[in-house]
Amino acid sequence: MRPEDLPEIRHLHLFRDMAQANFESLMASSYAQIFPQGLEMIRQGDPADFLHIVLEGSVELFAQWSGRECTMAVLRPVSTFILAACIRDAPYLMSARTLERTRIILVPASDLRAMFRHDTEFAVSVINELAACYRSVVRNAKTLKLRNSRERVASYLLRQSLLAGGVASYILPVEKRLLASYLGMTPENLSRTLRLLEADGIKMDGARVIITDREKLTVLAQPDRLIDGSDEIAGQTGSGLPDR
Amino acid sequence: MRPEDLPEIRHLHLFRDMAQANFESLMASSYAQIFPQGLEMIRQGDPADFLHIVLEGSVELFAQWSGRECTMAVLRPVSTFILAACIRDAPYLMSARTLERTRIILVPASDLRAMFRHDTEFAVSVINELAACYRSVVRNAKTLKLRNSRERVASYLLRQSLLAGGVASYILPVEKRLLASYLGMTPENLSRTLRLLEADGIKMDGARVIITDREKLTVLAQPDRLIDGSDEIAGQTGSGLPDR
DNA sequence: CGAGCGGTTGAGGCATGTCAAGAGTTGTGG
DNA sequence: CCACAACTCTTGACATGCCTCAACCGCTCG
Repeated sequence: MRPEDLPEIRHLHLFRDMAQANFESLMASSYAQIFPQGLEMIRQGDPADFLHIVLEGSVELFAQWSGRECTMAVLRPVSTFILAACIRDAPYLMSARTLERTRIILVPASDLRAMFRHDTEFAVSVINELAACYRSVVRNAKTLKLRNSRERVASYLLRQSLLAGGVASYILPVEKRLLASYLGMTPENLSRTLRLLEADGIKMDGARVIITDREKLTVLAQPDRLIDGSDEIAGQTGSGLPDR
Repeated sequence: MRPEDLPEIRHLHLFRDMAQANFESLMASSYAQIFPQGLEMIRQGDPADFLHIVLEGSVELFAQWSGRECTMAVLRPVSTFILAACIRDAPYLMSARTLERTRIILVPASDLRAMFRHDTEFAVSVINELAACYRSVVRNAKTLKLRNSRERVASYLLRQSLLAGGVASYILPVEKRLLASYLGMTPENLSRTLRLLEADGIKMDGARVIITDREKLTVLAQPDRLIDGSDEIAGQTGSGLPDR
């Protein structure tokens, strides 16, 4: 691990409040690893041995069943993932692959579990992190069950604009095929939906999104803080597709 | 609160390992309440003031958006709910209503938050509980995205049979209209699907499920421990529709 | 006994997935 | 530097899954 990585990791809510000595001890048993693009670094069902921290690059979390596959999240620096599996010492529920060349810090799960018994501030941080993750997935489940695909796309596009500071135009942070899978639809259907949304205040130009009528889009998307909100803290990931 | 309630609560994983004095202190500031059937005790968006514990009866967690509504979970004794909102001191993401006359213990969220800073064993319990809840919702999201409605129904029916000890016949633990919403479909569609499943090893008789050909049903449902499993511990809820 | 509700069934329609083909882009190796 | 392969994205045609609306049955409960 590079010395310059430590401040970045330390800055994460998860590690921000623990004692310095404990942080150093945890990092001492961790190590960095660089994965090439497209590598499946975690396979669902495998035992969870390490907490992962993305320092550079990006990672897709996805799930498989019966030959089908869907994207569950995309993670960007600096963020952690599969915390829950490490804590429960249970098999991963999702697989992970790199979307580009990616640098990861691996923190041994056993050290992690020992540490929150030892450092109360760290335990509190873990609690807060898990609670935020839980709420994030609940929001995700709500959007899947309560909105149809057109509404999901509209909310997503609007939300991204707001995350970028309310800009009228921005580049999609992920490939459309991945976005489609994240939103629970096929690439073909996303493509068609994006075209149809031109009647609702959206114009696409390749990967660029142009909001031509924010009011109209808002009427369709009906953004709701209980679905599209982000519990503040989680804003530390600049990812396009949250919920770890 | 009745004195005989305490052992039941104490038996929950969440409260099992904390110091006796701390448990008593937490319970001292809590109180019991009885709600009639059909009462909306929690409205999504309201601030989370109390951790809820179901002692008798049953509770539906549901979500609303834009005039639509869906069931997220049904809870039965003895189990807790909306822990995450309490911890984050954030608004509820889901509403809750009683399905029958129900007795609830209310634990002040502020006391809860103070307690896990004070009692490490309790903090560890909270961590484990949250991690289990997180994984439960992830499983739920997976089944929604990876399986079609017929497969979701088949998995559900098979899973309930296994939870009941592999019995060939059992009574549905919830109304069909509720089950439909939980599984992300309309009541009409569930009704039709149940009929069609007679070709796949299921026979319905009112609310009774009869598995006529377990092998055939299993082929269709393709049960998967990474979706249909339950992280062991969570088995403490006898509910038909888990994930808090 | 009648109202209300859950459940079922049918008809019809919309939303979404599937299959296929082609344009554009990217990356690679000769 | 070019040619080719592989891949994403788009579009069209078609199939089907699922929802909506409506009617009806049976049960429960006032």
